[in-house]
Amino acid sequence: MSATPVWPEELFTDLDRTGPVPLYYQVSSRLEQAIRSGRIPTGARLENEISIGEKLGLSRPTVRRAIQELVDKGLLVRRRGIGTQVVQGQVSRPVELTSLFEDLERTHHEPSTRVLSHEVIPADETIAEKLSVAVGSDVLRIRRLRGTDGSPVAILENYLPLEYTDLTEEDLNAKGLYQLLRARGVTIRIANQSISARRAHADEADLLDTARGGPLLTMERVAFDDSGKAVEFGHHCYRPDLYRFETTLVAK
Amino acid sequence: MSATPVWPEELFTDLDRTGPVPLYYQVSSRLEQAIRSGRIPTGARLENEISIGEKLGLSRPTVRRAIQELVDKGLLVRRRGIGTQVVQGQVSRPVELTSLFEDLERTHHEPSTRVLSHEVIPADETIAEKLSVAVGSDVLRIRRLRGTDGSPVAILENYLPLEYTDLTEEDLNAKGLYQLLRARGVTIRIANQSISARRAHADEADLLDTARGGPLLTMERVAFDDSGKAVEFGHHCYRPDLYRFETTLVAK
DNA sequence: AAGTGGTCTAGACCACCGA
DNA sequence: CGGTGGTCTAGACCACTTT
Repeated sequence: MSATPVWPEELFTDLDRTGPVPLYYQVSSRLEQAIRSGRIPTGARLENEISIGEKLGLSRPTVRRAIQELVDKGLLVRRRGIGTQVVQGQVSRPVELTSLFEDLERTHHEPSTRVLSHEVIPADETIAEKLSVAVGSDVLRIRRLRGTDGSPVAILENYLPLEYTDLTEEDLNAKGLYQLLRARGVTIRIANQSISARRAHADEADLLDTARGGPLLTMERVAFDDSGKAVEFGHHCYRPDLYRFETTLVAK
Repeated sequence: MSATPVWPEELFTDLDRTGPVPLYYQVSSRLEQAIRSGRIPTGARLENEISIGEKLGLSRPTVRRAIQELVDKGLLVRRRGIGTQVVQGQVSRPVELTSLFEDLERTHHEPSTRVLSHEVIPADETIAEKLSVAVGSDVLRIRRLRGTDGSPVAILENYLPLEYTDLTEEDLNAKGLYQLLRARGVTIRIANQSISARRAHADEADLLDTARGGPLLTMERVAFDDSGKAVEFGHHCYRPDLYRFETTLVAK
C-alpha cells in the first residue's frame, strides 16, 4: 500500500525529560500539531513503534501511549500487521467538557452574558434527584442569556447545591460557570448530557430573538466533581441556527 | 474519608489466561458489571492497584489498564494520593459508534424500516467533498423511514460511494446499514457527527406523523473505515419527542 | 512518614498481515 | 516468512495527599 513510512524526527529534538510534562504527552501533542497543520499528510503511514522509540530514546510503551492518545482522538488508525496511518478526511473537534462560554472564546467569538435571575429556591423532586440532595433543600438557581457577536445564542438554566450559593451575579456576568468553579478548586470530571429539541416557549423566543414556536436545540446536563459529587444540573436551550454539537466518535 | 477499601475478589477467580480475551478486558468488564449492578456501591473506594494485582496474580500495568477502561467510561474516578472511587450518580450510556437500528434493538424496542428511495445519482459538491470523491461521480443515495413500536422516529438519508451500490432494498429493510457493512467486512472506525435542530419540512412532517413546521432533531455524520476512507455520509432527522442523544463526558 | 496513583523502562510472547 | 501492532511482566522513581 503506502510505500515509505514517515517520521519527522526533527520535531522531537528537544524533549524535556526533567520538567513536569509527561514524555508521552510531549510526543503526542507535537505529533497532533504536525498532523493538523498538514506537516504530516492525510493517509501517511507512520514508522513502527519500536523504531520511533529508538530514534527518540524512549521505550515502546511510552511511544505507544503517545500514539494511543491520537488514536482515541480519531487522528490516527492502527491496524495489526499493517501499521499506523493518519486518518483521511477532516477531523472535527470532539465535544469537550467545557462550558459554552469557553467554546465561544475558543472559536474567537466574543461571548456576552446577561444574568436573568439569581435566587435561592427549595429543590423540587427533579432537581433534588439530579443533585442528590433532599427535596426542599436550598439550591441556587441561575438563569443566563448567552450571546455572541451581538446575537443571543442560548438560555442557560442551572441549579447548584447550597455550598455554591455565594456565587454572585457580578461573577457570572464576567466569567463562565465552569471557570468560576475551577477558581474555587472544583474540577468538573464527569458529565451526563442529553441532547434533543423542542419548540420555543414565548418568553424563550423573545429572549433569543427567534420565532415563537420555532425549533430549539436543548441540552440537559448533570456534572460531577473529582469525588463524584453532583456539582451542577443544567437545562439549556440553543438557537439551532447559531449553535450545534460536534463530536468525533472512535470505535474501540 | 471512606474507611475500608473494597475488592470482591470472588468475581475474578476464573480468569482465562489461555483464551483470546485479554486479561485487562476480563477484569474491567466484570468490574463494570459489579458496579452497574450495585454489587459495588456508589462512592466505594477500591483497593490500590498493587494489592489488586497481587490478589489476581496480575502485574500492575494490567490492573491499571483494566481500571483505566472504566475511568474512561466515567464509572470510576482516580485521584493521586487518594485512591480509586466508584462515581456517585447514575451513569448514562455514552454515544457509541452504532446505528440507530442497533440503538433501538439494544433498548428492547422493535425497529422497523421502510426504504423510501434507493437510487444511484451523481454526487453534488457537498456529497463529493464529504465522501472525498469527484463531483459528478456515481454514489448510492438511500432514504429510509425508521420507526419503533409502530411510531415513525426518524428519516435517514445516506450517501455511499460507488463500491456499495449493490446494497439492495431488501437488505436495507431487514438490517441496519452498519450491520450490512460489517457483514461485508467493512468496519466503521471513526465518525464525525454534528447535532442540531430545525423545522420539519412538509414531507418530513407527514412521514414522521408530526406537525408541519415543528421541531426536528438533526444529525449529520461522515463515517470512515479502518483505513480512513470515507464510507458513508448521512443526514438524519429525528422526532425529538421520541429520540435524544445521550453522552457521558469524562475530563482528562 | 506512609500510602496512593502517574510515569517510565526493557524486555517478552503472541496474533495478524502481506509478500 | 518478516514486520506490524496487541498484550503482559516486574520492576523503578516520582508527585501528591493524608496522618
